[in-house]
Amino acid sequence: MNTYDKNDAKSIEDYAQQLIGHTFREVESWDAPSQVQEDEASYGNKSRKGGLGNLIEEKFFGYKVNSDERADFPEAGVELKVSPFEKTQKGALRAGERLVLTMISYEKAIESSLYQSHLWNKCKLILLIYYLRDKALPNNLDYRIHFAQLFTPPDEDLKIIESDYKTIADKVAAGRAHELSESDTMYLGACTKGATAEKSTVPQAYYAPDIKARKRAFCYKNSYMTYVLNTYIAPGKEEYEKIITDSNELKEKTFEEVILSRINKYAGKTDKELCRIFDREYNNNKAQWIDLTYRMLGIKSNKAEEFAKAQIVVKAIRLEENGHMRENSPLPALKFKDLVSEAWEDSELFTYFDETKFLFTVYRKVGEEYVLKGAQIWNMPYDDLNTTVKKGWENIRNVVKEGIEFYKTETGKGLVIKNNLPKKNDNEIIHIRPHTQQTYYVFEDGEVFGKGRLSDSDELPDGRRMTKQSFWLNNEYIVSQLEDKLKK
DNA sequence: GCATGATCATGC
DNA sequence: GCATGATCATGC
Repeated sequence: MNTYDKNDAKSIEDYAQQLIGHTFREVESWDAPSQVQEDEASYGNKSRKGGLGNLIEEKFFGYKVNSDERADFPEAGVELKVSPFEKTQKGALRAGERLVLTMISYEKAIESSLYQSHLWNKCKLILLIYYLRDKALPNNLDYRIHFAQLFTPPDEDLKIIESDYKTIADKVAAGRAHELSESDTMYLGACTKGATAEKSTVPQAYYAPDIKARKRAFCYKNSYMTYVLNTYIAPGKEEYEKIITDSNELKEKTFEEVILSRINKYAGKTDKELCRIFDREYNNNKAQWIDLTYRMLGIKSNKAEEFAKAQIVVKAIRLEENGHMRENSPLPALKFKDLVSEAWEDSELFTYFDETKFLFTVYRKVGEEYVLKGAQIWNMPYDDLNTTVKKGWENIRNVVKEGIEFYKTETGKGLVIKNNLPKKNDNEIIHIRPHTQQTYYVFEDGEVFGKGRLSDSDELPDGRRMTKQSFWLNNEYIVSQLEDKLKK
């Protein structure tokens, strides 16, 4: 085995590439290149987070793990990260986790700019070691390393990361760390640290000693790392379009300001006029209002690179003439068995709102057409998520856990299956509703009900099946979150 | 008028 | 074939 020059990033990368194709178990059996020889039998322990990273540091690079504010290879300025990826059903890669960079300290003043911060040491040059997480394997040590590559965010991303840093630092410095959420920012996030909220909530000693906040760390978001994987590490055929093609645009305005100004420029036009401007068929169905949003942003497809990296979801909000929003807004599908097995902070629903930003484009009906009012970038306030949504989620989960009761009801259109799940009015923010093509149930006695097929249904914890459901955002809640000027 | 269960339409 | 945005039909 070759060795490496700790002063030279390229040499460290070359050395690391010997890992490619090997499992952690194999690496563990190699001779460490230096003094670290003590046996760490727990590297592969699934409950020990970071075990695999420690193995690489100690058994492969031969240095002792530390929690230094400097980079792991200080002379070369390289930070080592060992992280999992997964393959989606379509074969694209997805980061298994956000990339945690360094803790946010509440004990001392926070550096006001990224380039002067200790974070910069940890995020400017990273040696990414990516392994495939195959949950079918019994032991983490059997996971295999696929990539080992240096990574530095490109300039255009650094502009956004710089602005993300400022957003987080400003909130901390204002004594508002307790209101932080990963979805406050685009690529660089402030993620929670620690096993549970109870154990990991501490006073904001420096800026607001009387107010406790979750421990948090700077991270590159999962969505950002997924993009990095598919673009720099293992380029695939995923095709995204950049909204911002000239990064000089970010010198004077933030990303959000650019987005909003591009859309607001068209405020006052109707959906019909916009369809004409962008040469789109005006047909009032399909995803017309979302398509128009992307056209106003200046891209031809509905795949915006920046939105993928920052996990921004476009939602078209249409208000009726009286200001009411007629329909509720669906969220991604729900899996009952996950719902009952996950803790709140690991749940699909929490994670979705904690990490997702929304771009609302708001229209209001006038006569037969909808007039564009403008746009708003929104993420769910921390309190709403952790009180109201959490409560709604728990109530739904409890019914699913205990076994949903179904009632066949005869209606004018034939039999309909009613249930005892919480209803829309039981929670101010979310509710649960069917969301698929057709109805499909399988009851306890094996009876099948509905015009759909198996794939229209989802298995309940007790083995029965129910028509696929989604969480939905209550229309009134969305309206309540809109800026006044967009509602008038 | 609106909640609820059901379903349509399209693009990937 | 499925996920997701959009919408419908009934009954209270």
